[in-house]
Amino acid sequence: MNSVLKIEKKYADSITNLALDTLKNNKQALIFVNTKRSAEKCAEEISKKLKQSNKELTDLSTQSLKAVSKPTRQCKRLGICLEKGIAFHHASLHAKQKDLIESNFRKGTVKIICCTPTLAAGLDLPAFRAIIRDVKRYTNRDMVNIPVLEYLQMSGRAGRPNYDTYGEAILVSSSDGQKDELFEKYVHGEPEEIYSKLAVEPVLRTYLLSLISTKVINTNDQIINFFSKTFWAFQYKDMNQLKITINKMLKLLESWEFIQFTDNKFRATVLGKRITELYIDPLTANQFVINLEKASNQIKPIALLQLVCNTLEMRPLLRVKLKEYDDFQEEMSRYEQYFLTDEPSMFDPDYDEYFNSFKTSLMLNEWINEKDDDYLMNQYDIGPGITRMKIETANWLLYAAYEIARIQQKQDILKEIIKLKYRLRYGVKEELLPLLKLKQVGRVRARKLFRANLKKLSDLKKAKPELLAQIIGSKKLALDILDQVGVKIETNNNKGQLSDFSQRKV
DNA sequence: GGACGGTGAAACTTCAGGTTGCCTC
DNA sequence: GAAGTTTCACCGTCC
Repeated sequence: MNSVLKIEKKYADSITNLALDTLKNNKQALIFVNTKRSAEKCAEEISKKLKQSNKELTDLSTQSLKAVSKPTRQCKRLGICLEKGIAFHHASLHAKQKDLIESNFRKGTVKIICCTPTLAAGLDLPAFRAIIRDVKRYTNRDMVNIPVLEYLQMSGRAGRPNYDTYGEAILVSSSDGQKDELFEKYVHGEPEEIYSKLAVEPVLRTYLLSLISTKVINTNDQIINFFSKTFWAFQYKDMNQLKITINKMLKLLESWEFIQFTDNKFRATVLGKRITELYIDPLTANQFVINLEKASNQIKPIALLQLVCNTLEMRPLLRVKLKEYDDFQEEMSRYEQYFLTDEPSMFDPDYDEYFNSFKTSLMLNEWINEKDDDYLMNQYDIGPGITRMKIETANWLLYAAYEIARIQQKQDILKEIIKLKYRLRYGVKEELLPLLKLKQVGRVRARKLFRANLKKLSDLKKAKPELLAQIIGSKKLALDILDQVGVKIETNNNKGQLSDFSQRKV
């Protein structure tokens, strides 16, 4: 189309004007920005300009606040935006909130989503307009233009097959000069070549070990032959360089005792085989092997957490911010006596990441001491979505650590790892673990029961149904819990008062 | 005269993302 | 590189 789109310039901010224009035409838009903060701000600005709200939106807003037990400032901000049918969307949101926003955008309740690239790929969430505000993004100390591929991903969200005959992808420039540049680079530009990632050492060592332990390739010739047929080799053509890298990785795997070379064949050791099954980076596995060797049954949760946080799999780690530096330094000096890993020197380039791994493990440590999302956001500047992601990864790594410790016959720490895994999954102190066997009981309800002196399942068996219902805040749930511990209750009628409970011995 | 509050400019700080992977007190 | 946040100087008002 060659026609020029006329947009009313009611406000100074062109994004807001575009959003309002979209709404005026009764259409929907996705607005892509380059930071989480911008996404929130952008949504907020647009929603401020809108007055109308309806019950559907108010309900939606309330629902979004219920995603976590104590709403964070991020949740509240989202709630305010949703009241106007506007949302922001990025990785820090709780999965429930993301689902809510996505499904309500599909339904048409939510009209505008300001988002980071989360919504660019993978998800099928088309809109009439895809508005791309930022084409620059910060990547390790530099602002760089995003790849054309990514621009295409974002603009590809425009146009809903079943609703519109066409869509509009709008790339916003900040000046006339930039306009031509953007047009050349993105609109007329060719997407980048795709490059093989196999040459990256963590990837290469993972696949080498995997191929050897599944016996796909075992001899030197087979190995070279296999890799010479990969896209990597096709792309770089330099088989000599390839051989050097492969040999380096083989030596490494051998020195870590994940593979052995006998009778002209590479074979995976028991440990190596399990590491492949666990799908962790052999480097991580080796760190676990070395450090778990030092562990005793006196090991502290923070030590295990720090061990798993100090891996490539956990990246990106929480960053220690400038302001926090001294505080975390002090905090770390309190805990480092328990650590299994060796602390690099302060002048070592690895020190920052080590420090970050400590911050991350401290966050997880707070989680297992029942700190809520609101607290974690204020203290660590981390949203529910990221928290859950880190918990899940840490949990997987802890399982890997468990398996390695098992093979190492470190019986004394196995129990500690299992306990920690459980605590991590539910975000509870050790004392609540017995109660978590119950379905429908998580960290919040378990804590309520514990406070009421119902600390074990046997305590629950003796609990008065009325009291239990009061503690848990639901009669139905109280009955369900009693049923789970083997106490059958009959009610006189379903709508009855709590006093309608009658207990029957079983 | 001093406490307080509002304002705005300058200084400072920070910055996207589930590729997956396990199923266990 | 730029948006967002914090800091700080400045000014007016009130008691």
